[in-house]
Amino acid sequence: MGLFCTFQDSPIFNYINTLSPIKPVKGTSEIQVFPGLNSPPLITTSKRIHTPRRSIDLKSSDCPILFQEDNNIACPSQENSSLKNPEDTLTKMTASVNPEGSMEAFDNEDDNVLALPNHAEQGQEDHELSGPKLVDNDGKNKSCLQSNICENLTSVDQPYDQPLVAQVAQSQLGKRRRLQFEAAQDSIVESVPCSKDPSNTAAISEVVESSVSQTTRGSRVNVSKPSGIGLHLNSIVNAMPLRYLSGGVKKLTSISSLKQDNMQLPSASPNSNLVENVSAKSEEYVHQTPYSNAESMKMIEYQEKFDQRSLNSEQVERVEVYGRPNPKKKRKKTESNGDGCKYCNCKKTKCLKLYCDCFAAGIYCADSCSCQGCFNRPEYENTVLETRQLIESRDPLAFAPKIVHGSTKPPRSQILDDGDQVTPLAGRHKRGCNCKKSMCMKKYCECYQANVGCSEGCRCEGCQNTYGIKGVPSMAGETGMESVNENIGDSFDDKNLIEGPNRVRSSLPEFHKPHNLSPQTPSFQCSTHGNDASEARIFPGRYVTSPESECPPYVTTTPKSPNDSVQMDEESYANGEFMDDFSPGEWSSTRAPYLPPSGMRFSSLGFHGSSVTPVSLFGGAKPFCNISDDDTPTILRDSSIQQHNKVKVASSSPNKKRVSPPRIRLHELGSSTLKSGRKFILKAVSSFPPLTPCIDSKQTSNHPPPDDTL
DNA sequence: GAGTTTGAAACT
DNA sequence: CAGTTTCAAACTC
Repeated sequence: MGLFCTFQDSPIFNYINTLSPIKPVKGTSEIQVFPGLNSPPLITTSKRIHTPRRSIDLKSSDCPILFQEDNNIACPSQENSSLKNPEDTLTKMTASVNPEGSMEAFDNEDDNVLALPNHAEQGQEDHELSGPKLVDNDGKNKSCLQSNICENLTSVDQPYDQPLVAQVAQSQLGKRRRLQFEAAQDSIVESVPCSKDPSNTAAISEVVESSVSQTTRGSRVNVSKPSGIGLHLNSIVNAMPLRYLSGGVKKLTSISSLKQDNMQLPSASPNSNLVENVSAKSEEYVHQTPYSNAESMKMIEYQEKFDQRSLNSEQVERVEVYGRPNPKKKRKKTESNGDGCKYCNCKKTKCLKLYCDCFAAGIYCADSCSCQGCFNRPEYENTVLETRQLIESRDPLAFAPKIVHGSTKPPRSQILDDGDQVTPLAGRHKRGCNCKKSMCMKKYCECYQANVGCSEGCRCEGCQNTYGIKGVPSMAGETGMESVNENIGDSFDDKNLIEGPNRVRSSLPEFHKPHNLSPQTPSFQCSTHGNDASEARIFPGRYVTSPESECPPYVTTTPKSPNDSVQMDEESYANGEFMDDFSPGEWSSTRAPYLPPSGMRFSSLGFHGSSVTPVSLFGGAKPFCNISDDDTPTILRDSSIQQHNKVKVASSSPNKKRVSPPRIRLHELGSSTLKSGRKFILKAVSSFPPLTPCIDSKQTSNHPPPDDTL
């Protein structure tokens, strides 16, 4: 770790980065997974720190920290106040300490004074130094933590400025994001009392109950928050869990945001009542949030609605200013951006339904998402998992990639109307589209969007899919799964799949973006999985095929009953017959984080050699992938058997096409390298999209409980 | 940026 | 399973 830290953060390393065509492997720290129920709690005992630049005073409830445009931190009360208990804080820190006390370690033993930067301001964060998110729940990202620490150490003398090294790194790497924010977030998670900490919870509950009761009476409630400024109303409209607001916790928002909206600090706002009210409301989430079950979430929702009614539109509007960026203003194209990530803009679903691309892709929403009331965040891990369970209980393949691998033969390119030459991806939509008006020629059509032709399974009308019309041999030379099946067996052996669709030009925008291309040094990136994926990005798109799709993000679920049909489907899925949700080249960095570092393999996925696997977590009554003590997924060991059995079963897709497992022996994948030299560790283990953030998970919780916990 | 269209997802 | 509603992305102006 120390070596990593030293090397990774050293100026030399950064300099090398500028010289090397090899993209630095993204750290795992930025990845946030949905740990299995059995996985180590997101809340870890490891102490997190964050840089001074983004210092967040968890102790001082009187110190709302506001981020200014120059990345400095304004802490009105910090100037003349000290930490409540600096010694205590310092003793718990694992690394550098800002001499001025502006940097602190998070302490889950401490009170719930939490402060969060407004993570929603993507624009702001672009020029923030940020780095690997310290997410891991098993310590796999400690290297990132160390990196962070090292970074911090370099900036001791400039607590409010970006560390020199970091600045260099930023300029060179460009995309390091929110190291501090993420650290803070994680720390918050750590700090937030939860059901796992009955004492804390009880204490908080007491406050909460009091607050709520007062609130419901319509009276103002002072929920032990600082009277000062900086209390952000992020949670007001979105009813963010108050754990981030209570007790002086302030969700930070950018000054720029305030300026932009000509807003005053809440404390100065005539709506202080609102602030308090909201705070009180939010407080009730302190002990419920991510750890609450669907029922409690309903209750929260109820309360939220109740409170919401007390806010007039003006207030709400005002509140929104303080909260997450106005989606109308900040809405980003859902299509992947330069980061290869999608952004969702969910407003009503809390990002807990398949409507949400992020959720559907199995990733946490990113800060850059413009969603409202998002629950698809690490803080709500349990909620997310429960939701997934519910959805998967209805459709075990709900989270399976929508595009099924097709031919391994390079499809024929085609010249589009605009003169662009595109090559359709080999495969078909799992369920097929149902287009009526778009003639499958617009991105409304999932097939078209996925760059695949329509298949017999589609129920589209007037199909004119550029990549293949239903019932007509596609450009890829095949239409249905029958033809696909003929090639599936070759999938793993086919270099095309291994090397990725880069071999052919895809019309998908992501494919044209260098960052989405397969890394030049896939083996390097793959081999570093779990070690340095701090900047990992997940391409949440559900349609993009990926050569690395054989490396499923996490273990798939299984049907509640040993339904052969589904089982087989999942097997196929796990075997890589499905295209995954990630863009080519992304997995090495984005998947890697899901591949626990050696020695901790599966830990991040909640395997831990336990009988309880993420599979069961996700609703599967019958674990699809049992992890034995040797950390070898059952699927890997049984794969050969499966290969031989090659049972033909109907897919759950409307196509009812039969899917045969690939010939390749999965254990070969799971243990070593393939032709390409890549490590394919665990590639066949999980079938479902990783529950990781596209970029960084959203920072603070700012959201009401999911409407319908599905 | 606002409004409309579209089709998947969710619901009944 | 079909019809309807809801939703968010895609699209248009």
